[in-house]
This record gives sequence, structure tokens and C-alpha cells, in this order.
Amino acid sequence: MEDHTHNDLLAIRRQKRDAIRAAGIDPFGSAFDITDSPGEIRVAFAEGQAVRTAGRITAHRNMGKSHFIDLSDHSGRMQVYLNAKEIPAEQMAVFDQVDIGDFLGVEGTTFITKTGEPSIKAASFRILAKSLRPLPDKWHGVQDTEIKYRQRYLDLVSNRGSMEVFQKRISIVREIRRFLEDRGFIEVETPMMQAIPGGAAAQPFQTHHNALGLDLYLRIAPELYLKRLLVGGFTKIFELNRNFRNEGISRRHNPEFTMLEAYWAYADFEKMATLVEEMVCYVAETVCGTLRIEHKDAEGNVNKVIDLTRPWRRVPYANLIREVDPDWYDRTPEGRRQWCLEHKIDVSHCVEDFEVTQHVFEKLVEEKTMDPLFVTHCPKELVPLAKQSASDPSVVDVYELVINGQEISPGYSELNDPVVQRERLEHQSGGETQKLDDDFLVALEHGMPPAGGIGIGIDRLVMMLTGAESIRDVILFPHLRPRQA
RNA sequence: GGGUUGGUAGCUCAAUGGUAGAGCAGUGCCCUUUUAAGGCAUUGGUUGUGGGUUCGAGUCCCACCCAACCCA
Repeated sequence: MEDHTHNDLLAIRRQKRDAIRAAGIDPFGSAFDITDSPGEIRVAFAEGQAVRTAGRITAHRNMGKSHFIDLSDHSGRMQVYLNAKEIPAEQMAVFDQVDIGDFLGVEGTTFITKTGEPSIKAASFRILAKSLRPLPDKWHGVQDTEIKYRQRYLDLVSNRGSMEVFQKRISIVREIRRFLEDRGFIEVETPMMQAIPGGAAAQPFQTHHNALGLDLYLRIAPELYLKRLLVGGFTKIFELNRNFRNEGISRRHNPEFTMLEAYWAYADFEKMATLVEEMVCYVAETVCGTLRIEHKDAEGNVNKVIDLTRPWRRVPYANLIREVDPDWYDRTPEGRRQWCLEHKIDVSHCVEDFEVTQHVFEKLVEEKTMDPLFVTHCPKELVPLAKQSASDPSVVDVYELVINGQEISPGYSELNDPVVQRERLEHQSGGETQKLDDDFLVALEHGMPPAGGIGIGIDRLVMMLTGAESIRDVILFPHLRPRQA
């Protein structure tokens, strides 16, 4: 019993913690001023500099009287050389109690080892935090997907590639904001809790406000509030934040996801398409340094290349269908179903004829489209709230941007006729007046300028730019079923 | 919701129905420029959970839990 306890990895670390305390040192130390982070020192390395840095110990090479350790954080890794002769004896005495995983603060001088490694020769060190649990395998890192998602911090600490994906995501979001702000768009904040969840067709999460005695919903889209701001006189606005949809979880769906919506008064969907084209190219060049985005498989071989070079194709929906089958629109609805049968496309779940066409579009156009493609002039049944084209009332003035086989961004010439908007919303809500956002319609009746609007699924954009195959790989803490105790 | 695959030491992974193993991490010893450091020795297991079949189950069967992938 006692032997078992003695050998337990967690117990050993707790014993070391106690030994550190016994030496009069706090194993969970306080503030430590650093001159630079480990990665910064390494990137801008200069010999003979006095530096103070700190980080988690991610490797320890013990040479007896001298030690090499790696200190790491989000910025990268820096090697520290500790020589028993050059460090105060009382500090070196507790070094035996230091483990991989502990946070250490180090003061010393930069130098290059004889193997050419930029390093810090430590003059002193301080334990900043004792780690009471071991880290994952130093070479393979965390492989178990469950651990990667449930304990993301272990993934970040042990898998450099994961850290880089999330840093890229952070940069992408930052550069989108910078791009829009440089063009005069301003970021606004609208309610995430809404009494009537509008702006999209999706199941909302429900919650309750006690003081008001009011049921509220987490927003499925910010659209109706952003349009109220157009009514109020804002002309170039965006919101980049979370939406919530109470629907299935998959490789491409997380219940909460990040969406950019932007509205531009006096513009239309064509102008919005150009804006998105310029924005995505700016972000790709700034964050990825290229417009040729390479996706790699598990072995690191390039298995997909996405070419973002402008101009991007803009093709009407019907033309794309005709590229698949020139006679599609000459067939009867039954003939179209027969065609699907012959081409092994299951449309048994499709009720309406336009749904059959849309399913063919998804399978044979969308999923096969890697380079950017603006699908324009979509059938009005697909986008019931959009403005009908002046030239052809069977289609609407919208685009759907497809990249990487996924719908990444829709863009609209927004409907600003309050009477038509009311009819459409009433029709959509199917007579359930509770679902009708009358305040929004009153706002439209006061007058909303014609405007272009876009939405961009940020998670999918990040997937496209980083080569992630699952949305869970670009969301720090994806939702999973709770593990049983 | 349906199907497929998987869950073994802290981590990464092995194991024809027949004594549960390796590498890393850990522990002990050696080593003053290593970098997946090295050398010698060594600890560590309720094989996801619960049943069943069997002389014998990590392995076969059933149910359940969790995850990944595919389909709807």
C-alpha cells in the first residue's frame, strides 16, 4: 500500500512540492518580471544579452552537473543551460524537485552552444508553479482526440501544430477587423439574448430572465438588430461574434460558432462580393503569406491546393446546374428525379422540385468546388427573404460564396420594402405571431436605406485557411457530451 | 436517429481465446555543451462500464458510456 503510493506519479510530484516548501520556497510563486518571452528571445537572438524569461519546462536533458531545459509558451521555445557551479547553491539544491511541466523563471545571459543552439546561461532561477500532473508524451504529444478537445491545454502545450492553428485563427480575426475598419466599417454590439430569435431559420437555445419573467433566446443571427442600426443612420457596420444554433454537431457544425455580419448602406450584393473577395485575399496574404492555400494529410503530403487568386468566378446558379446537365431545365420534375436515380444521387428526402435541384447543386457543384466561386442569382425559394432580381423575378439578388467544398459566405441586396418584408416574415412564421419580430418591421417602416449585407462563417474560413478538416480543430473548446464521473 | 471504427500503464502504441508488453515519462546510479541526449538498473495495469460464453476473455457474445468517421 505504502509502496504503491510512493510510486504513484501524482504522489511523487506532491512530495516534491512539499520538499520545495520545506526548503522555504513557495512552489507556486508570485510575479516574475521578464524581458522577453522564450520565443521572442529565440527569434531575435543576440549573443551576450542579459535576459529574464519564464515558461513551462517542456524538456530536460540532464548531464549530471549541468542541465539543459527547454522553456516554452505560445511564443515558442528557448533552451536554458544550468550549470551547478554558476547558480547559487541553495537554488541548485531544490533543482532535484523540478519536473518537466513546471513553470520556471530564469535570469541569465544569452550564448550559443557548441552545437549551435541559441541558449540562455542561467545565473539564477525561480520556481513559479509546480506541476502536479505529468505532461503528455514529449515526442508524439496528445493523439487522443477526446483529450485534445476536453483538455485543450494539453493539446496546446504538447502539439505545436495545434497552437499554430489557433494563433492563425486569432490573426485571421484580427486582420478581418483591421480590413473592415480601414474601409470605414465600425464594429457594433447587438443583443445575444433576444425575445424573438430572427435573421435565420434555425432552432434557438432558450433561456429565461427571472426579473423580467421573460423567456429569451440566444441569437441565431444578429441580422435584424444590425438592420435597425441602418435605420438609425449607421451606414457601414459589422459584428463579429458568436451565434448559437440548437442543432446537430458534426465535422462542420458546432452549436456556438463565430459569424461576421457586415452591412453597407447604398451598396448591393455585387459590391459586397467584391468586398469579401478583397477581404479574404487580404487576410490570406497577411496571415498565410500566400494566395495558394495548401492542405496536407496526416503524413504531411499536400492533398489539396486552394487558389484564391482574383478575380473569383461569378456564375449564376442555373448556369452551374447546366454545367452538370445541359438539359436539366428542359426536363420535367419527374425527369429530374429520374436523372438523379441514374446518377446515384439520393433525392428521396426532397419534397419540392427546387429541393431536388438544390441537392444536385450541393453534391455535384458545391462539394467539388475548391477554388472560390460566387454562386449568383439563386432561386428565390432557397432564399425567401432576399430581394428579387429586377430582371428575373424567379431569382434573387444574392450570392453564395463556395470555397473548399463548403458554403462560406452569403451576400445579399437587402430587402428594404417593409410591406414585402412583413409578408415574407408572416409567411415564414406560418401564422405564429409570437415569432414575428414586429419591432423590426416597425423599424423598416421608418425607412431603411438600400444596403448590401454579408455573413461569413469564421470557423469555416479558418478551416479553409489552415487546412483543418474538422470545425473542432479550429474551436478551442468544442462542445462534447460530458464525461461520466 | 442509422452504420463503421476505436477505448490497454501518465502519454504514444503492441499483444492466434492460453503468464498483459515496448518506447517515452517516472524512480535509482553514471556523466560539465545536450537537444527525441546517452549508458546501466528499475517501478508502474480494475484492458471504458456491467453482464454472458469458456477449463481459460484485452481478444468471442449482449447491453450501456465516450469518441472519431460516414449516412440521414
